[in-house]
Amino acid sequence: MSSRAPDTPARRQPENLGVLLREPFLAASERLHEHFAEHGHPDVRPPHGNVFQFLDDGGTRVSVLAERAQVTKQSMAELVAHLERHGYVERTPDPGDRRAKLVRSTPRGAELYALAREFVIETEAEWERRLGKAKLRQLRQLLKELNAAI
Amino acid sequence: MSSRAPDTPARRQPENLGVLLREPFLAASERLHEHFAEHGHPDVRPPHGNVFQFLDDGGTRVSVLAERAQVTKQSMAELVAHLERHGYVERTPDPGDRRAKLVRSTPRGAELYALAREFVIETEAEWERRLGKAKLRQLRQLLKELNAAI
DNA sequence: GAAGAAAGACAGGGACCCTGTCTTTCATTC
DNA sequence: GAATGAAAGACAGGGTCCCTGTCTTTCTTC
Repeated sequence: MSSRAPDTPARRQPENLGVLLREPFLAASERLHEHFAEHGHPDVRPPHGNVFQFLDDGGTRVSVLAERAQVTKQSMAELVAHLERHGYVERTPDPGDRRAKLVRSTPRGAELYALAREFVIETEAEWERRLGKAKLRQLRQLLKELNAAI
Repeated sequence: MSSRAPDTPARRQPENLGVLLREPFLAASERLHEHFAEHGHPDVRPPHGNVFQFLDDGGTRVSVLAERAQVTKQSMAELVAHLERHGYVERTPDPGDRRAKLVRSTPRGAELYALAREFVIETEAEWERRLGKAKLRQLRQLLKELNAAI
């Protein structure tokens, strides 16, 4: 540690918007997956959110999931295969198209989804306790506007 | 596309704070690296920010960089090696400790850093034009408080 | 019926991160 | 001053996530 300069440029500006946006997101994501691991789902990792997030109730094709998640069919197929191996989704033939298979959530997948929902609600409640109700609402509103503006 | 339900749960709640935080960060990061690529630095990728961001003017050991960036020495060593191969940093023996080497930015590295600074300033200015000065200041303030609260 | 498009499977590779191990050098302690 | 443990970095190997390219099967369109 002896080589560390006490006041480098990078340390003097922690108000960089990028860092301010990334930090809470990463912290929350990490905690979510720790929460999963502690509740019997250690094999679900951040990229697998790209599957659950885009799954329709009626089942969804891998190619559609890939398009929604902005990754290639091959990458999405691998994520789906992993989740299938661990019992979170199942693939059934699409009755309307013999080329296709429909990816669908299993009960275990639904359980995970419920766990995630709970965690998100609890995390936002925690932030609200710390920041205050008005400020968190304001923050959410501003973030919505920023997202809309981009 | 025929299998897509028009109104899935995931689509009805784009006000999830995690998504609202992640989206603008990712967009800005992508654009930054496109900007790099367009200006002669196609070999600098997002994780390499973990090197520049923590580099002191006087040079910094790989082990210190690793600790600051929260990755292992091995991972950091690989990032540094890549940047060294492409001329952005150099490693010189630490005069005070023959085990150690000091990672230091080259002129090319400084050029990249300047490019990044410019881009960040321009991006924030763009956001200010779209949101308005008051709202962006408010957003930054709230994000600072959120970060401090975590 | 033939041609092109679309869904998914399979092969292979790159980037980034990890654990484990080794050598060299330093710091501490007897 | 020698021995021991810690620290810096190098090297080997592996896992995850993503990619490009190619192939077969099936559907759609003309």
